[in-house]
Amino acid sequence: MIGLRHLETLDAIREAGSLVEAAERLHVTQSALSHQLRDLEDRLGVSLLNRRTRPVRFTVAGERLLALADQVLPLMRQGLRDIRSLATGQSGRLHLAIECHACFQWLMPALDRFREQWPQVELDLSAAFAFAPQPALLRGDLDMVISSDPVEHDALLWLPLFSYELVLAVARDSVLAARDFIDAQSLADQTLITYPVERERLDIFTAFLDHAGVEPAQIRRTELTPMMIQLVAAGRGVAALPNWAISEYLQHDLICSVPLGKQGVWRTLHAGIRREEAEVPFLQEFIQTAKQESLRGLQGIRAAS
Amino acid sequence: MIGLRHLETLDAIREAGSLVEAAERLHVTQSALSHQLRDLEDRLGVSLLNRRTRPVRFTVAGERLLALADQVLPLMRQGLRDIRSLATGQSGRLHLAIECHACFQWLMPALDRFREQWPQVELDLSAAFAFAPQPALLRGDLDMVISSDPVEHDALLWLPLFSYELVLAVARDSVLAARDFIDAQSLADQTLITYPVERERLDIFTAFLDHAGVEPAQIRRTELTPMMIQLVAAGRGVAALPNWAISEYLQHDLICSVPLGKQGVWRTLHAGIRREEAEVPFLQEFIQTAKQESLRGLQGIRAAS
DNA sequence: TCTTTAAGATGAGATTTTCTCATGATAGGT
DNA sequence: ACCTATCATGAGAAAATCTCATCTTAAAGA
Repeated sequence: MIGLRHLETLDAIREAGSLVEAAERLHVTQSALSHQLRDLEDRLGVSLLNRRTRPVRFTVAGERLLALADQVLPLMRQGLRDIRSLATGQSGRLHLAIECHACFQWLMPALDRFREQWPQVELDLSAAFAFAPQPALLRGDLDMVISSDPVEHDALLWLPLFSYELVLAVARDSVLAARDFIDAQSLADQTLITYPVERERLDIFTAFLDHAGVEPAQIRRTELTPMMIQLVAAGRGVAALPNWAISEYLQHDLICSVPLGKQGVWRTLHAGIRREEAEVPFLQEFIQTAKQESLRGLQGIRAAS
Repeated sequence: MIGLRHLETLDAIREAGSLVEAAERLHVTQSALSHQLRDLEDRLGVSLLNRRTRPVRFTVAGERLLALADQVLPLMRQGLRDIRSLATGQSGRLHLAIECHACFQWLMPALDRFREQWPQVELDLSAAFAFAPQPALLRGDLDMVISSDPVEHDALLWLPLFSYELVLAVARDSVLAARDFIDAQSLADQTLITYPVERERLDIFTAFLDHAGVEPAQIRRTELTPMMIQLVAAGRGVAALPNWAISEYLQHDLICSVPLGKQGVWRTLHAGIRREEAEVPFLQEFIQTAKQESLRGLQGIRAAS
């Protein structure tokens, strides 16, 4: 019935004072404006402006439409600017989920640095312990998933961040502390301290114990890595943790770490995003930042070992 | 680039939850919406919504456009309503100009009644003593002119309101008071009291004295009809006024009135409007109201005579 | 797991809208 | 009274938008 084109035309006519001049500004012919205006007037059933004066004079109805233009056009322009900003990846949303508890340790500094560099990006972090992150990523609830168990999918892209070794944290005075590596059997009489998530999500089971059909003597759960360390240090149990997650404690000689099995258990953390967003600048940037941050952690480990 | 159609489509999709349902509501095919959406996404360079979920999920960019729709669409709808109201003549503007001083007398009650009946119409009154009202009417500054000197014009419509007699108001004890009528010569030794406007706008000259080539001995000017009456009653001069303008004073025997010339000087008041607005309801209504109001004045005269 | 079903995507062609070109009409300035 | 600049108009071209028919795919049911 009445479109933005009409509002823009009326606005231009007001600024220009005549159809001819307005047509030039809008890069169309005077004829186009004349037709357009006449069609609009016919459909609305009102005269919008008196073309016989110089500059042209708007009727009451014309003034009303100009007021409408003054309200609507700036809103549209701002909306379009925002969309462009989103499209070019200058602003946007990064809803992030992590599947591993320990990741907070290297993630937090990375997030801080990212926030500084991309203040326009709405950042949100959730722990994906209680739900499956892949479907959420696919449907757009999430924009990135940090996981060591990437599930391949056509619409997803999994980018490796870094590899790490899952090691067993043991008390310094434990009999296990002296071993070059630990076999599964050795855990049969130990208390294992884990994060409180399903067993299927714990690498110590899926990548080590289940293979050998071994079950620890007891399982204790806690959410907090520092508390885990305290329990281990006190000889109340052992915990399987990423090497970078405990490097700090190793340096302070609070605990010892021993590889799991002769080859050790190695895992790789991946960042998963939707393939369609592969080119979004701030996503690429974030992954770079995350890699750098994890590198610092690894350097710490080298220094410690 | 981005039109109202798109905003309406997105809004409908949000309400409906799917393209198919939204297409039904908008009375187009699902295909149309699919094409429309894809074109928009291509042009903007962003995905707007994820069609694979039920209901569909909007991306950040999509949400931004929906927010825009929520701002813009209500404004457009209200604007359209206002225009319709203007188009059907339920609201509008009546900028009125009168060319005769005395007209205020019958116009004021008419305006009061009109204001009650058409509160939506913006009413404005100006006295057209210092400018030419016809051009202002043509160019849209005015919407109606009350004049006893209608100038015919293709784009204008002059509707007669009522006829009146221009009479000479004289003191009761004046020698002129006894006359059946007054000839031009009789004014040669009189003081004539007029409104302070150009001589060409005074009927007493153009329609009576100029004919006979007579000039009054003296001319006095005043803006206010009651003051004119007081001066006349005090024998300080005579004044040419419409019969209805002085009926009240005649009834109270403050002054006398005498016809100008044997046939009297008769004039007809007209309401002039733009021909294109001939059908505007509140203009027709106003003219009706004005006629009725003037009729009351004439009844007063009959009662007085 | 295999159907079934409903939704969305796509290409071609029809329809509608909007524009340009060429020309006519008109008002204001000289 | 004649220019000159402005707006109007009709016909046809160009562009945008829609429909129809058909395909692909995801999710629900057997």
